[in-house]
Amino acid sequence: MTDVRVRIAPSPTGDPHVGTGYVALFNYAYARRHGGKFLLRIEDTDQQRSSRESEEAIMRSLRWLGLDWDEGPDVGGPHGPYRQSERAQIYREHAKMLVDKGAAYRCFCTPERLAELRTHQRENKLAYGYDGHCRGLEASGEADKRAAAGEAHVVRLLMPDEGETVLDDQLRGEVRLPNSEVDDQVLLKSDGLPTYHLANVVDDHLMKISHVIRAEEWISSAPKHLRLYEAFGWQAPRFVHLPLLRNADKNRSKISKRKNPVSLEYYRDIGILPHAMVNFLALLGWSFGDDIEKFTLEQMVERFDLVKGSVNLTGPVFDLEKLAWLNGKYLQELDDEQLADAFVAWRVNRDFLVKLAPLFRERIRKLDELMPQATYFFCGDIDYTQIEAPLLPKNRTPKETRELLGKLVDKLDTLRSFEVEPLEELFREFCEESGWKTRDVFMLTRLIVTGRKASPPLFDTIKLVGRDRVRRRFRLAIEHLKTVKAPS
RNA sequence: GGCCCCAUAGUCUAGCGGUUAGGACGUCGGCCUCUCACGCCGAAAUCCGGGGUUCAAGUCCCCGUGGGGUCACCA
Repeated sequence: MTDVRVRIAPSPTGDPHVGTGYVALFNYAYARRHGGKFLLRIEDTDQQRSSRESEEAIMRSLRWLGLDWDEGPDVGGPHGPYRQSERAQIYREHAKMLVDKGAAYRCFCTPERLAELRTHQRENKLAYGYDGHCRGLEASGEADKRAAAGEAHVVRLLMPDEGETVLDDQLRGEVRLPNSEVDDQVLLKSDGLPTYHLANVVDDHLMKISHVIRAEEWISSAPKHLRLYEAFGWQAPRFVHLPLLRNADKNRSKISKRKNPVSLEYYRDIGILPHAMVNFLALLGWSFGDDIEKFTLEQMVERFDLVKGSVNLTGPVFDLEKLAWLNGKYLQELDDEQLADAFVAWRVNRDFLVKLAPLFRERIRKLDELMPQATYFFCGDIDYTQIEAPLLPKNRTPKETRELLGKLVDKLDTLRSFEVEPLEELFREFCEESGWKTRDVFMLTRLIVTGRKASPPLFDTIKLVGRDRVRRRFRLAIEHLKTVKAPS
């Protein structure tokens, strides 16, 4: 067998996702089990959404989990750079190679035309996808002319219209996908940067990746990737598609922040220990055997493998209750000193108290008043059946309040920086848009975030409680409102 | 909707043709105990449906059904 080299390739476009941790864990375990290498590659080709903060947060979270990589943007390695934005030239050259070979072509269609195409296809219930409008432009020489004239264009993969592509998944066996379902994917965007499809194939090849272990959602685009390997004349790596983590809702949809906390930072913030998190993630789809559920990463590595039947393919529900139970097991085996250290590392520390100090200086007369007042900065979920006032402004129905809150959380999610000023601006703008009184929205928010009618300044409070817990509390409050009857 | 993936209790799973279908979370009951928690004991609860193959099917095959994913100049 060739040397095992696997990678986790997160896109730094948001919070460090539990799904990233999950896939990283299985990649890591596979690499370690087979004495191979585990790499981290940052897929930051979406200039609009990628950020350096997100990249750093992802690295921090993966390290927190103990999933160290052998090669990556920060540690270097023989196949760098490991950040795709720094490899733009490589992709451009490879895109050109494909065009020269006739495996790809330049496309000058405007976004407007593509939008029209889509509407037309939807309205007439036609198959979706690009219609190949620019396919003939290379042969006629028109593509050269228009490109030379500076006309904006992308590079598309020329996908066969007929036949099928066979994906030999290491866990699932042969998956046959009709080529007619796959359209001419954009490989190089008009900004000159590649899409995932091109970048991932080029990098996996150049970085000598032996096994692409990724989530199930990629199965349907695998033919594009396989076609690319073929067009380049490269040997494709083995593919392993892991199941998708699910929400605990009725439908079991793929895990999403609207329904379930997804940020690894959230779990760290509510005091989940990294070993417990890793252990729990491993339990989703994989089992240690011998009816043993609690094990270390090292023990997992000894037994882990990716062959048919070794991983369950049903999308597992991310069960917070079981996570909490497991975490409790880990906490129990700490001695007094270690447990004290855990408290300190978590939140009972000087750094956090320094942040608390300005909020409570004027609100306490004796030091002993701090803790009773500041409970909501330390706790996770709030029980809305036990709070000081109902979550219902005067003359508002539970239904309209729920809808309002739903819009508020969505808007909150668009906020890049969770700082006091932007928060206040966002809330005031929101009140303006919705027509609700600021006092109602602010009090509602205060009750949701703190469970109290009185708190330090709202936006300072929101900031310090943090995005993930705030979102979670809003979601719980919305759920709670479903059980509230309108006062008659 | 097309294509693809998946299917053991509410949840996570064991099972790899013959088992009283095992374990864990959660739930319920009991024990322990100053309370709570831990711990211990116990209970209820599962093979999606229908056809095959076979002496024998949760296990293999097919068809349904259900759920999910995907159909972007996002990954």
